[in-house]
Amino acid sequence: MIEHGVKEHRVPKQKINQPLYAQIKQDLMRRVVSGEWRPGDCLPSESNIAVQYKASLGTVRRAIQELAGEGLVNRYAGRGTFVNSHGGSPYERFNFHRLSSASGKRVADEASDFIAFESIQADSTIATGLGIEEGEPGIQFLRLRAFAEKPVLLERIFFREKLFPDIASLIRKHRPHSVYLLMEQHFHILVTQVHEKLRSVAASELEATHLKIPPGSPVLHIERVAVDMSGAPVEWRLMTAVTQEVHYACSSS
Amino acid sequence: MIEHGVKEHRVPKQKINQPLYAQIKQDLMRRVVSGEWRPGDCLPSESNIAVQYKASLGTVRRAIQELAGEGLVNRYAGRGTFVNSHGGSPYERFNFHRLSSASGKRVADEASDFIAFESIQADSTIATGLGIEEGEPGIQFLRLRAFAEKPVLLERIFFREKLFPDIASLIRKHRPHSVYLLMEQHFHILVTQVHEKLRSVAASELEATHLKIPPGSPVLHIERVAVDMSGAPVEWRLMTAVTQEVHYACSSS
DNA sequence: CAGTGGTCTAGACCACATC
DNA sequence: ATGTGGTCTAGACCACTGA
Repeated sequence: MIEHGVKEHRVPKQKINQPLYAQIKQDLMRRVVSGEWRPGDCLPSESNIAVQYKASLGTVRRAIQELAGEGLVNRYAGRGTFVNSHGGSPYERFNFHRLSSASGKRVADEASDFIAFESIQADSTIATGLGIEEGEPGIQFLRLRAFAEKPVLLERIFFREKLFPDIASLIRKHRPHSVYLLMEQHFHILVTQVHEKLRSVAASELEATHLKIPPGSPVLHIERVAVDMSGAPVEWRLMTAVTQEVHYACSSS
Repeated sequence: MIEHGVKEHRVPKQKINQPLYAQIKQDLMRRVVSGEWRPGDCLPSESNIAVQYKASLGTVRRAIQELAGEGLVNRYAGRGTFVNSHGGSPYERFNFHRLSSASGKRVADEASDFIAFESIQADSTIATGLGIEEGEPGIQFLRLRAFAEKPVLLERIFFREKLFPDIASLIRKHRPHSVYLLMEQHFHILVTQVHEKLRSVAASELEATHLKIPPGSPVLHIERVAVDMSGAPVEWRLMTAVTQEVHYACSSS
């Protein structure tokens, strides 16, 4: 049993005329962002939260259900409501990797290797993607992922120095399998959304070398901007994939 | 005011142990598919439906809310609940086209042109995608879409003869801008979901010719399986895109 | 004005997980 | 046995629409 103080929570100054469930949802979000509950933590029970906000169970349920629908929390009957995370078991964590083989094996589950680090300044593409000034200092990593013992994915990842000071040494030290888990644990930044733009282009010399393909071969460019729970863009990366054995999958309704 | 007979509706044979709201949702879907309410029509009010199924308002609300969440219907306070349509206003119709320019203009809004028709049999790729027997007879269309007066998208679309008899003459006659609208209006089949697999490949001779690019240029292959509201795959298509001016956009959370 | 969906409440019973 | 979320009910009041 997890203990929760039952302090009163008033919904703070906010857009008025918002329905109560939306205000509660916003405030719960705020409390997650503030670190009151960390990724992986269990939230208080519905009834507890209902008491905190002096609202009915149904109203609180709706607020939490919407958070669950947006992937911010996971709910389990009999156990509780948990803040989503990039750690955790495969079935209860964020998953933004859409590259997989025909048989369904995901590229992200395979071995990865950081192969280069470099201090650079944001070029116009990166600056536009992140909504920052061109020339802002940052660090760029190259990472290579293999599948079926062949290199299939080269990633060029850019972090703002301002948001992630000294991330280079952290990565050197931990060689993290998941960059977003590292952000979560060391910088209290929870990536909840990614926006990707895909193009088919001819492989550059650099890409061709790392991916062991002829220069000029068609490769898939996936330009990603990762966004944290407050909606701020926090990471830019360009992925270059060889789509012989694997493909990018996307469903919409 | 729209008249609705208040016949009793029992939830038909179905997966048992499903919650009541899910069963009602399924049955409402079935009734939409059956043509009882056509795209653009107004559904009976919540209270009317609650009486039909002998369920409470809240339960019926949830069923309808979920249908609305999936885009099958649109709800308006004070007016009613309406069956969605691919022919509705741009803001309230399904949109599965993820190709757009940097400025946000969508390729699907531009001119399209059917350029070839052919009776063929499903090859292994198509058969696998649609879950049918290899060799099943069907019709294949080629369509070309332009953007900024340059050809950017070639589509090869396969219909099963069995599901869409004589669709060739319909397309010849209407030259529809939206194939899914035609399915809806002439076959009572509503596409609610598409699954896409993306690869970067070298353009074939045929693709190069139509897209006015050198053979072997990198192009984006988008293999799509469209699924109707009952979950059955109803269309297979392969889109070939030149991603110079446009890109494929995908967000996930 | 009557009818619609949108919000909110207060209760009930259940299946499930954990101790 | 206790507490969790999941379902379901039966009401209330509101804002909005359209005739």
